Amino acid sequence: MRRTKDDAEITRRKILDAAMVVFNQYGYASARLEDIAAEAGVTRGAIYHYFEGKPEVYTALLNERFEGVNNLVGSIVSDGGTPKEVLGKLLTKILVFMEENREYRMVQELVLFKTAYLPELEEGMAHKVKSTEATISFIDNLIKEGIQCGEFDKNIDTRAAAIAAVGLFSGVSTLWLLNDKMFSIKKYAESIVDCFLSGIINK
Amino acid sequence: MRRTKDDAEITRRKILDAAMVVFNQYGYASARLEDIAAEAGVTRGAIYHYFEGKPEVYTALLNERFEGVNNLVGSIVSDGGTPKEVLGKLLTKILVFMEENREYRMVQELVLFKTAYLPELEEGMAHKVKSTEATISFIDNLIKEGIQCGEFDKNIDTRAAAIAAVGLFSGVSTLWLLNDKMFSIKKYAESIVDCFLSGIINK
Amino acid sequence: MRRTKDDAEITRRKILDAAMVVFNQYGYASARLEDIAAEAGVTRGAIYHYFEGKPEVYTALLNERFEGVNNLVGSIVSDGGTPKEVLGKLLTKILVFMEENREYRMVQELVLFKTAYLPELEEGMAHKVKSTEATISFIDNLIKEGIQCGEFDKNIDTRAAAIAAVGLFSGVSTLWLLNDKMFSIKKYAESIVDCFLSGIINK
Amino acid sequence: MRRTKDDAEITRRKILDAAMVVFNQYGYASARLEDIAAEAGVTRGAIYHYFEGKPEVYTALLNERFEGVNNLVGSIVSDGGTPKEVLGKLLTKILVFMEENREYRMVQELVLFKTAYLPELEEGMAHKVKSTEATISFIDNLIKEGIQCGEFDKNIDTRAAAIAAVGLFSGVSTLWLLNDKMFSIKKYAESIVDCFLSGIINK
DNA sequence: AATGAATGAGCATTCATTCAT
DNA sequence: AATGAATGAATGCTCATTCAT
Repeated sequence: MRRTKDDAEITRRKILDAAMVVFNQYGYASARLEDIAAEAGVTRGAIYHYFEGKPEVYTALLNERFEGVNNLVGSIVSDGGTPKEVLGKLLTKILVFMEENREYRMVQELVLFKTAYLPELEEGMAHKVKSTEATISFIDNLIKEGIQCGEFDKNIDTRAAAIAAVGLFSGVSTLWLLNDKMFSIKKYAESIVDCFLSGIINK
Repeated sequence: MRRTKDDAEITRRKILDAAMVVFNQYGYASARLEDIAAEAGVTRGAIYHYFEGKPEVYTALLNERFEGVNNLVGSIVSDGGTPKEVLGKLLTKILVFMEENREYRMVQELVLFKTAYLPELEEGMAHKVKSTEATISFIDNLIKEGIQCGEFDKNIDTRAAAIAAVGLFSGVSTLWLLNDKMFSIKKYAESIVDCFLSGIINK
Repeated sequence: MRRTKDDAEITRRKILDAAMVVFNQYGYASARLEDIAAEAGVTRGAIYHYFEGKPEVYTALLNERFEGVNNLVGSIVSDGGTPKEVLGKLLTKILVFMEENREYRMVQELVLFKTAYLPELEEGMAHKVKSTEATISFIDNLIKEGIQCGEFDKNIDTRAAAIAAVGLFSGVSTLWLLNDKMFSIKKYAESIVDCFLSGIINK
Repeated sequence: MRRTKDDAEITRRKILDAAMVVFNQYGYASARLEDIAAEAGVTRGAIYHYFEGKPEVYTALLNERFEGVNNLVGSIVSDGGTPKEVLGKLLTKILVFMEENREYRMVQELVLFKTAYLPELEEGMAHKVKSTEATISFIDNLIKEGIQCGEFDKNIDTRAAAIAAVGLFSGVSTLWLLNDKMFSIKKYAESIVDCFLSGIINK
């Protein structure tokens, strides 16, 4: 039995890792704290020592596991480039990231397929709506910049295009997560994104 | 009190209508048969008289409520037209149908946001994967036809384009269902679909 | 397995009888629904079929088991007599009733010793305070009448005397319930009540 | 940080003070050691440093907080006087003490309303029964002395009178603690006690 | 056709308690 | 002296499901 602060951090991490596994196996609603505890090698009590309850375990898990992409997005944006380049890289690289990064793929599956609306998760849902809106706005602006520098066709409806971009991205992600044997994202990502970009470039 | 076959049919329908409401309110997992019964003005026993159990109520509901779109798709396809016309109509009209048809919108929300993976619904998930694959194949073929008749660019990867089409479609649907205040589908559908089509047309 | 309406009433009664036994054995807080169910020969589910939860079982039990005394009080009052007679009978007969009526004694013990303040029982506590106040008022009036008809000393503070009466009554009850071997109520009731009455009669 | 014996004593006291507050707020059964610790500004571990467990905290609290009345009783008895005087003073002064001494009132409420029978407190209950019996005997003797010196009526049943005295006392206390807005003890104590004493004095 | 009585398995949550540091 | 990590036992409550009527 270990009881130092470092061990505490290790235990917390073990619980979160276990939660990822168990939530993905049974879905959030059917996942039992008991199973998470067993998977983590601790008792249910330990979970309650670190988290308020089941919803909080879920929220903490999401917050942690989304850090990866957030960093990826940050670095792509700060890397710079023309609007078209940035938009293309953003869409392509995150799609590829999903296929290469097991952790990220699992959270996505958890969020998309293994979690349904539940009053106790309401808060998280609201957050998702807001962040989606923010993404659309961000891309809308990117396309506007692209029009100004002559990369994109000035006749397109920038908001519609932004919605199409985000929709395409999330739709394709979902399709692939639904059945990764249907196609390889790594292989198709560029073609798919090109298909979209060539629909808005200045011809 | 006499009970005719019609009465029985009415009760069955009342239960299904109630299920739609309750599943959408609480999500499949948290919805209680008790609530469905109350909403339908009957008791739990009646539900068991018409359905095997909760999963069967859900399945029956989906089967019935998807009939509308299936008919729409059928009529669009049988209406004929060039591949590009058919593809365009298909994507646009279903998007619009979703905004206009309350019932269809509710099933979509139920399926996308209010239902998560559950062993008892496994069968339905498998069905979804298969039907998605069928849709991709169908569009893949449509695009191939379009290339042959010179409507689409012969250099595009038809499968990638089909995936993009389905992904775009489902992604935009999801986006709108997530927050119908974010944008009006009726207004954007054509622009969005055009954005996609102009990415694959023969220039 | 019986499923008629009459059986339902029997089951409800069995649950309440069992609750009386189990609450008295472990105290309200420590009593387990499991034990009540076992004692009643049903499952926990059956309890929830009839009652909202543990507090409601308790409340229902009290309401039912206090009917006996309420009837006794009613009949004593309606029997009539001079104020002194009524007051004397009231105090004496209820004290005796407690020793003779096993059910009533058990509720009293339950309320006095086996139940402590709990937020979930708040409602019941408020009711107790009110009914105590009503009793004091009732006796206050009885004494006032007694003064008018010359039975009681006109110099006494009627409210103080009423409080003394109710206090004496409940205090002695409590004492006896605490240890029925300390004294026999049947034997002492009259002496004790006389001791009080001779303190307020008109000498 | 140096920790002297005084510091230790201070911590112990803080825990006991906190226990008084928390036990009165939630009742013994529902009071959490966690809450007591928080109220005392320490952690649960500290409580276990000073006490064996929850029952021992409770017992220690009672022992300490009853000292006040015990001293009062002692001084009244040693002050001397005729039996009637001593008995009258005893009853009156303790009633008044309850209204004036916040600490004493709180223990009484704790014992009477906030603590129910629990196996772990069995010991304390037995002690209460014994001490009640001792009090009755003490008063019984006091009354016997009063009869011998001609203060009390020689025809009364001394044990019944003693029981009435203790019952009256505890009943009135309980009544007041139940709702201190119902009446002021300070104001009524003498009338109430007089009412009792005039029932047994030698007329 | 429909009711409603009763079951029983399932589970999150609470907390007193232990103990290494 | 005091902390805080972790345990583990305990239990109220929910609900899908069964079935006699």
